[in-house]
Amino acid sequence: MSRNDILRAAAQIFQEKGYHAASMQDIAEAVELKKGSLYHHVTSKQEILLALLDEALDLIIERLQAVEAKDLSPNLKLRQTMQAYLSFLAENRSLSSVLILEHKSLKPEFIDLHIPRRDRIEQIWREIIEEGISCGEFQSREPALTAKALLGVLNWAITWYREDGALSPDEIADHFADLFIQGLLIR
Amino acid sequence: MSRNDILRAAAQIFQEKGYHAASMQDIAEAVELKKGSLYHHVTSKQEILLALLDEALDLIIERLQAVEAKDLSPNLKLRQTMQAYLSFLAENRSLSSVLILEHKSLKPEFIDLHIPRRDRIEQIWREIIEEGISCGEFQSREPALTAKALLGVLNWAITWYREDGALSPDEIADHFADLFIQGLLIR
DNA sequence: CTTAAACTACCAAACGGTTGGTAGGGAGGT
DNA sequence: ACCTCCCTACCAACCGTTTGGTAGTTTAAG
Repeated sequence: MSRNDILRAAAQIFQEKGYHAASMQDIAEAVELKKGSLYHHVTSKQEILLALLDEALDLIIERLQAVEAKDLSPNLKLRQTMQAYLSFLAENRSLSSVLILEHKSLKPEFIDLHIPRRDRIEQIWREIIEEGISCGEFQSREPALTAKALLGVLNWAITWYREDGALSPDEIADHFADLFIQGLLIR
Repeated sequence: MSRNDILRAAAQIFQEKGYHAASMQDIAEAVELKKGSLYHHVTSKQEILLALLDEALDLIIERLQAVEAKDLSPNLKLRQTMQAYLSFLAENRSLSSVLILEHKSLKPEFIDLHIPRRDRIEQIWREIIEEGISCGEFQSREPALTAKALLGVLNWAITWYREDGALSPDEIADHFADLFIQGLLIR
């Protein structure tokens, strides 16, 4: 039994029940330990949450920056970033759910450590859009708002995506990319 | 003190802390009662949640259908529906937050009462898009997915919208409508 | 013999929920 | 005017359970 096993189990339980509805007892049972034994590996429930949030942020920012660094047309870069983001959510469901839905459960004293790095994600989306604008390929009067729209569509997917659905994450991302790039209007 | 006062207070506390982190004690203090007295007006915490979800659904479906019934071009109908939805979120923040973020806390025995009516909302968006397609005004290979995209953008707004922000709900909805209808690409 | 990791047993606090009771204000009869 | 009855609204006290967390002990491997 390792600390990592506990974090993995916690992520899944936080995803299923939400942070506050999940008990240390639940987590202990999932890793086949007694509740008290958890505290040998972990100092508190809050620490588990913070560790999960940090891990999720690290992984996701790394993936986004990998795409951002490529030399692609704005159109393609946006598309590939959306694919990278969505496939991350699909491959790391529970971790992503915690990042997206449970970060509000961080106690105030930990929040300030987390929010700035969280904002970095939104910033990356904004940069991609602004790059597209300055290339003369995109139009948007409020890139910050457009970034929020992108994040909304993708983050919301965590609430409805099923592994056994008809479409793969890449196909879903492609459809969303078409939608954002071309719009609904027939041209 | 009325049952409605209790529901209003509960909605606000559920919004701030989430359902499971909120205690009946919290709610009682907000309406200046003792915890036990709440049970004179309400039978359980779950019942409060269910009542809030039902109320929110009623109000929001009513608003959406009012716009849907109008005789508008697909373009305008989509835009006005987005405005109606977003302005509802802004005018009923706590109620909307509960509807969007806390419905997972409904116990299984209540869920079946709620989910079907919840799906009605998604259906309305899909109808609007499909109407636009059959009019030859919109294009979309997966209207169901497009509906989820719309819902995602709008629902996600509940997580970042601030009353003192630079843009009004109508302006935000307008920007989102432009984005969905015209796309990012310069034409 | 040491050490990490697991266990048992426990704690104070908080939880959702229930109970029995009471203050106070009408309503209605006389 | 007075008394009785009932009802709404509220409260203090408590129930059993669960919570996050701690302390001390045993186990097992190196």
